[in-house]
This record gives sequence, C-alpha cells and structure tokens, in this order.
Amino acid sequence: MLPPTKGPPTSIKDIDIDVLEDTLSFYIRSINLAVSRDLDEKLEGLDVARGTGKITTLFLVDGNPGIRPSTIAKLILKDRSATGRLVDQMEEHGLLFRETSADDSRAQELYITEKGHELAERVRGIVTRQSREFFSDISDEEHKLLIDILRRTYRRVAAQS
Amino acid sequence: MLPPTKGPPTSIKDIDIDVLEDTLSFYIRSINLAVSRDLDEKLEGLDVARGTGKITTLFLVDGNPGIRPSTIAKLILKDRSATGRLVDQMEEHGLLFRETSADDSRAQELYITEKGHELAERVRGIVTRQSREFFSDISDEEHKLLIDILRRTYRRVAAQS
DNA sequence: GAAAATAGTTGCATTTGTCCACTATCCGTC
DNA sequence: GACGGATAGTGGACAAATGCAACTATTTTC
Repeated sequence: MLPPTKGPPTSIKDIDIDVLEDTLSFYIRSINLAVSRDLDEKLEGLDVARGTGKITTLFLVDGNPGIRPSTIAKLILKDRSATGRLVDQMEEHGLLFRETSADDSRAQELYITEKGHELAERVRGIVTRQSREFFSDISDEEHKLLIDILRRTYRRVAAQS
Repeated sequence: MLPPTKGPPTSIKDIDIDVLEDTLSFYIRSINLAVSRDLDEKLEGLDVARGTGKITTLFLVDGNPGIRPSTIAKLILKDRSATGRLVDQMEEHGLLFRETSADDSRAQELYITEKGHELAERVRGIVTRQSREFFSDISDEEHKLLIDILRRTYRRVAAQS
C-alpha cells in the first residue's frame, strides 16, 4: 500500500484544479499569459511589443489602406478610446499616418508609412514563427484544426462588437 | 463585373488580417480578451472577478488543503510577488487563511474557509457554464478535442515554470 | 559552519484598459 | 431644411494588475 498522500501536495502533477481541468476558458486564459509573454520577448524593442492590438493594427493598416480606427477597434476588441491611443503611439513612432476621410469628415483613414511597411514585413516572420514554435508540441493536423475552430469563434465575437 | 473594391474597406468581413489569419497565438490572445470580459460579467461582485488567478487559486486551496503560495504561483503562471498579493486579497475577503508550515517555517500552508468553500461551490457552476456557453458554437466533439490539446500545452508551460 | 538556494514580502514603476463626457459631423424624417 | 438621434474621434480621470529588484528569514548542501 502506498503511503497516504495526505498533507500539502508538492508536485505539480498531483494537483487538482477541479472543474478547470475541463474548462476551455481556463486554458485559453492561461495559455494567453504564457504565449503573450513569449511573444513579447521575441518582439523586444520593436515598437510593437506589449499588449494586444499593435500587431494586428499594423497588419490591418498595411493590408487595408484607408482603414478606419473604428473598424480596427472592432477587430482588436477594444473600444475607440483605447484604439485611438494605440494609433497615436504608432503615429508617433512613424509607422502610419492619418488623413481625414473625404467622404465623412468625422472619420479618419489610416495609411502605412515606409517604416511601418518594413516593420510589418519583419513582424510577419516573427509572429508566425513564434506561434508555431510556442505550440510546437501540437501536430500540424491538430494545429490546423485548432485554428479552424478558433477562427470561427473569433469571427463571431468580432462581428457582434 | 463588380465595382472595384478599392478604397477604405468598411465591412468587417472584407478585412484582411494578413498572416494572423493562420496564427494560433493571435486567436488565443484575441479570444482571451473576449472570454475574460464575458466571464467578469458573470462573476460581477463575487470577490473573484478580474484578472487571471483568483478562481484557480480558490479551487486549488479548496481541493488541495495546505497548498503553498509558491505552488500556486507556478500553476497560475505568475511570480511569487503577484501571487502573494492575490492571496492577501483573498485572505482579506475571508476566503482562505494562512498557516506557517510546520516542516518549513519559510513556507505557508493555505486553507479554505467556510465562506471560501461556499464561494467555490458557486463559482464552479458559473465558470463551467460560462465557458460552455461562450463557446457554444463549438460542437461537443470539437470542444473535447480542443481541451485535450490545450491541456497538454498548459501542462508543459506550467511544468517548466 | 559557510555558501547557495528557496519562500515570502515590499516598494516602485509601468502599463493597460475602462468609463464617461464632449465636440463635430452625418443621416433620416417630418 | 431643420431637428433628433446615431456615429467618429478625443481627452480626462481612474483603477488595477503585474513585473522587477531588493531584502529577510530559513533551509539545504557540501
């Protein structure tokens, strides 16, 4: 008979995390912490590190010339206020510039700069590699599956905001 | 022939998010924002809302009497400093209490209180339901699959910290 | 017994985001 | 074409969380 395993559990493997063991949101939230930290390291010093949204914004402006801050806000799941400040930062860093829309003078159109475009180029590689490396214990097949499923969820959430 | 779709893209569906479209970390990070917000709403006023870690800590202490702050730190992927403050809060709210370990007077053992146990009971239901509802567009089969995969990743990450 | 490692605490700084109110502008309707 | 309601962007105040580094107290190692 094994010795009674009472008393403070010490090894991480013996720990019971209760219903979280089968709770998807728990894994999403936890892995988010880890993957975001890892990504920040890889982006160190790049004008685009820290927080969600900068990278997405960079790509959005690079690939969709004239896109508006409010559209970006919906896609990065932040409010206009936060998005505005984010655009401020990126403008200060010379990654993009604003223009008032000709159609609607309330709105702005965002355009990438040369510097921004170059950064996008660099970041493209870093981000792709980082994600694949971080999740390297997941097979290609599973990886594809995960993305297909989570993409649906993301689209649903982004669409309704 | 369709009219040229040049000019500022307006509908979210037409937007190109570049390589992020196939980047798992992007989905994890984005969905994390949404699912965390949704969860916070469901937990409103419950001593356990906001930030990652409180819920996990509550369950850990409830299910693993005598568990140490440093063990919790590894599981919630925070440093001891942040974990300590988190335990402070929960102690102030009367959810758990500390005792100095008899074996090692540097270490503490954490125990749940009656109030903490009751809260755990409530939160168990809320958390499970919230996750399943949030991801309700995912089939049971896919859901199971996702969890199995992400659990591996979480364990790997938690183990090495 | 001395050095190195570990547990926890605290101060500090930084970041980040949310809420709310305010202005300018556009849209639809009477 | 004037008015009310929605929408775009901005700015301020505020709350919170978290990470780092330094420091104390113990324990472990050699």
